[in-house]
Amino acid sequence: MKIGELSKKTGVSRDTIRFYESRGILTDISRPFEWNNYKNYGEKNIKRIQIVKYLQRFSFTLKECKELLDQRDLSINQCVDKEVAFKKKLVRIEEQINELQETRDSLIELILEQTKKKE
Amino acid sequence: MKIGELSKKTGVSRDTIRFYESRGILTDISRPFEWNNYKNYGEKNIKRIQIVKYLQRFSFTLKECKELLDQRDLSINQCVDKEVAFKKKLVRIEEQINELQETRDSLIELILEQTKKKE
DNA sequence: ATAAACCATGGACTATAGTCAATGGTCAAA
DNA sequence: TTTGACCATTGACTATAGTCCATGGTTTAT
Repeated sequence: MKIGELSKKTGVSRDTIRFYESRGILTDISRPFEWNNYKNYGEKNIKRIQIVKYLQRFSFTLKECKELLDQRDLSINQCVDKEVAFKKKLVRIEEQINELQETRDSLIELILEQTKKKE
Repeated sequence: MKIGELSKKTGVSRDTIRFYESRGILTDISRPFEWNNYKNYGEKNIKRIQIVKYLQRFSFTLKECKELLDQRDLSINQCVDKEVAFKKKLVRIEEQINELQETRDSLIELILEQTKKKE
């Protein structure tokens, strides 16, 4: 599959695919022809890109996506690793929520003080 | 006041002060000497930097800090402008909290499914 | 035969808030 | 006088996730 086809099948731009490639996200890429340097992207990359898009919805970074894909490739303890990663991400997100809530609360106090001053 | 003194009085590094300067955050800067090109930072900059550090606690960006400082310099409707800015920031933070909470909820569901599969 | 569409590579650019290093000049104290 | 501390400027670098451009080669359709 050439890059254009992979792009169409995943809805991800060529540039992004090349970027993912540079990040080690993709696999099974060859240059099968001697007369040009066009690459061939294996079928598996459709799934890999779909997984990335799925994980990104939960704010996984590309680096983390790569790690999960790498573990998937080894296919040992997949479930355990995935769960650990998900739970770690959950903790991080909850921390972020707490930080933002604290900021929000101080900001609300600030606004209340401001309003009082005006009276 | 030379940059080193301003740095000591605010606890902000020279580099950061120069960075703020490049962002238009500082005011009242001159080069009073003919025999060198040392700059003189006016006293007001201590306060300005303190304001920036204060606003940053509420996740105001430097650009927003500059805008608030600019309004402060004009000293017209200061209170109103400040309140508007604070309320806008509050809305943005609440949006971020909501987004993160939605992500968290989907992630929790994902983990629950994962756990079910293992059983 | 030629234009359009495709492909590869490299590098620059986006935003944020700085930090760090290199270079060259200046000032103060011993 | 010379060393260390200070000053100014410039440019590169950090992280993230791409996007866009230029250049040059290839393929496909008309």
